[in-house]
Amino acid sequence: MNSRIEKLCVERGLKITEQRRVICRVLSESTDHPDVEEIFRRSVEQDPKISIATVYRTMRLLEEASVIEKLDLRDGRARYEENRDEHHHHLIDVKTGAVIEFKNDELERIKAKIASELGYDIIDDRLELYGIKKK
Amino acid sequence: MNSRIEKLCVERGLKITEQRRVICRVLSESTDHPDVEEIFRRSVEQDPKISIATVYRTMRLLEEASVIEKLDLRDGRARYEENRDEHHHHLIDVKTGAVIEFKNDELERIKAKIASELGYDIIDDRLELYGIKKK
DNA sequence: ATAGCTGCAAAATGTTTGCATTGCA
DNA sequence: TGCAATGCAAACATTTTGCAGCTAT
Repeated sequence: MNSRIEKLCVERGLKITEQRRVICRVLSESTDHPDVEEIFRRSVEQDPKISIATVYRTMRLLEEASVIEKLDLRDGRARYEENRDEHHHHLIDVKTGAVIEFKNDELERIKAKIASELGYDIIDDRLELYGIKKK
Repeated sequence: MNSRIEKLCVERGLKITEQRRVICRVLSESTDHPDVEEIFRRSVEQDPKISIATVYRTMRLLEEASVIEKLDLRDGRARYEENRDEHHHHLIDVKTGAVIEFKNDELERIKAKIASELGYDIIDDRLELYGIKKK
């Protein structure tokens, strides 16, 4: 009954309310990268008394607890995904808006090398590729 | 008298007004990554009758003409820099907010390879590293 | 019991736009 | 001269917040 993300919240000592339970379930069941409006819509389907302010507050809470990640896909609003273990990036099909996830060890290595040469340790990073399908 | 960016505008057939001349000069003289509010502030110093709506409109115009680039440094507002020839990325010092630019040929090669393997041609891409100084 | 969460509505933030006027080419 | 650019203020979209009441622990 408890969603994957709800379990993470419990592990991290976050108080579980009915609203948070629903939002966690919505996020656990999402395989796309929904924005707050969409998360709110999906949550209301399960519990009509949730307000969008609570969704905003919960997203911040979950992000601070590293349970989810905030994305910027250059469409003017924040999008979210579950914070999985393997670090990955996004390729956005600019014609269709489709988002393709990828990861690449060589890329990870070169990023670390670049930062190191500049005298830094990386604590976070984002890469987005915007592309069109090859003919 | 004509700034570097103003010359680019003329080359690309954009109409030059007094306001655009000032904004182009401000951008040409900037070595940081100012947001609209800051560009507006610097412009007003040179010409107190510029409005912020004109700054917003001019930034869009210049971006569409590929004269400048819009950045997202995750602080909630758009930042801008001159669109120089060499593609580069940014390392943000999360302690100080300092922005360090870098470029790396191997990185470019890997990005192209990744996109190609996914069946895409890259038309744009962004990479930001967030780091803290090594001890 | 009570510290903290929620809903609501208002406010804040960043950006865009309608319209009357002004100004480049 | 005429079409496009400007200034102003209002509108917009997204996100945050103050407050009174509610709820999990």
